[in-house]
Amino acid sequence: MSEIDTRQRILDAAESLFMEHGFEATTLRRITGHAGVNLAAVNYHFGSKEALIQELFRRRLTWLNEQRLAALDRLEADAGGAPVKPSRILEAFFGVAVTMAADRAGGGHTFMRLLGRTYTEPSAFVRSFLAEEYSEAISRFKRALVRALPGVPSDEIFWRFHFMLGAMAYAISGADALNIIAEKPLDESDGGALYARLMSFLIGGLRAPLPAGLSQSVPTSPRKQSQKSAGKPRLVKRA
Amino acid sequence: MSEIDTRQRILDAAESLFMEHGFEATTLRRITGHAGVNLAAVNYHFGSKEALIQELFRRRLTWLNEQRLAALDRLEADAGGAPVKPSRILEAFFGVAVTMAADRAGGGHTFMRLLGRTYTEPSAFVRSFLAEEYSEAISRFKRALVRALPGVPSDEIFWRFHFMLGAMAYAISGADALNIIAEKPLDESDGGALYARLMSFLIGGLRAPLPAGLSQSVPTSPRKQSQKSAGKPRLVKRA
DNA sequence: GTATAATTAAAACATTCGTTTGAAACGGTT
DNA sequence: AACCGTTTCAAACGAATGTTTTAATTATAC
Repeated sequence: MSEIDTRQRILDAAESLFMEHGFEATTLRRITGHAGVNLAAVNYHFGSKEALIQELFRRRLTWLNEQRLAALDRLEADAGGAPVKPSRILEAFFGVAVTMAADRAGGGHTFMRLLGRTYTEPSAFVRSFLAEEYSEAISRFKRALVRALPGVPSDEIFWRFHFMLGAMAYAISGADALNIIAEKPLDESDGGALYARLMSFLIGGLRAPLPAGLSQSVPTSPRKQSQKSAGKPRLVKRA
Repeated sequence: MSEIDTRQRILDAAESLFMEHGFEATTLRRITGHAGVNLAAVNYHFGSKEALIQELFRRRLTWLNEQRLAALDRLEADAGGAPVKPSRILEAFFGVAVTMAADRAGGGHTFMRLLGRTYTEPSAFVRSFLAEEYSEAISRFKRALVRALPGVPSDEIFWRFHFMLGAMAYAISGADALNIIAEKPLDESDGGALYARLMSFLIGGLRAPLPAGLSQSVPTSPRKQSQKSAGKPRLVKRA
């Protein structure tokens, strides 16, 4: 087995196992077992589990954000100095992601679900890695949106961009979590339909009227939980 | 130290540590150390780490969804048979959540961030637990939305509800993940402002025009990553 | 005050993890 | 064929984890 094959098989196996069970719960033994390679191969080819994770994201994320920036470049070139339509900007950013998420055979689907979940990943090194990988694309798209929406405060645009990212991430990665909740599972087989649905939702949200009184307060004040373990001490069975 | 105190201190410590480092990376030793109790206390009072996690969610989630349902009950009673305004329904569902998230002193803020991240938690037992805890509230709010939006296909409503949940979860829990990305950190100190911003975004998305052609396809086809490790095998330093 | 149950405490348990080791197998070059 | 760097392999390492055990301590009831 050639070196590149081994690397690839490890990455592919890790991708789907991380997606299924998370980073910590996925052991190197399961990864290498699933990939059909020796346990030591991970440390040999990547150096550590952490480095494996980074390489796993790098190999897809770099491409993804390059596509996004290229699409934005094309839009701005076509517009010739004039601001680009907001819906076009969103299509460039989210369309590429949904496209990748629709690619089930090549693993893009798995990766995008993993990525969506990783946005809220607590571990520091993943977060800082994502931050670096995303910084250029995010800032350029923000700038484009600010230009495209004169009159809208840029803070508001940032927040809405934040909301949109969340909606997309959940649409892709949280699908089965919420399918359990839903009595009738949502059909996510048609990537095109998801794209159309998400896009009109996002554009609706982006173009929503600005909140009237920004200092308007939240309905009522919250209470701490009501400890219910009434009297009876919760006994744990012993052997 | 009374039993109830020990339980409470464990739960509180676990909540903030789980939020900070995730479930797997948070050890019982850190939890009990942070709570100032003995290591064995967790297994004595809760039975297992898994059961601790479930109790942690139960104590807040039950109250949260009761509040949501009570708010919906009031709305429907006030409407007297007529459909409730969609924006009102959203306020009932998301307002309670944002309210809880604004409660920093009582731990509601920490919990809501943890909850948001947990929607995409891979581990099976957490998912099935959440599903059960949410099922009533979700189905009742869905029904209310379907009534409130005649003419809109219920599938579309379900999807948008899904999107909205994602936007809210990220607004609350993914905040610092995206703050790293953002060059200027978003100010989330004002819970009321967040609420107003989120609400107008959500209502805008919910009321957006329906996607024109639902079978419309995604822009271009995706490519697998471009393996960049040109020739040079990546050597790992050995001792 | 004494008996009885509930809780805390310290120590050890078995397992599992990521990583390292040193030798064997492989591939290409001369 | 003999060499040499690369890759694979089985085995082991030390550390850390959730859990259990047994004894000491505290609270509660009679």
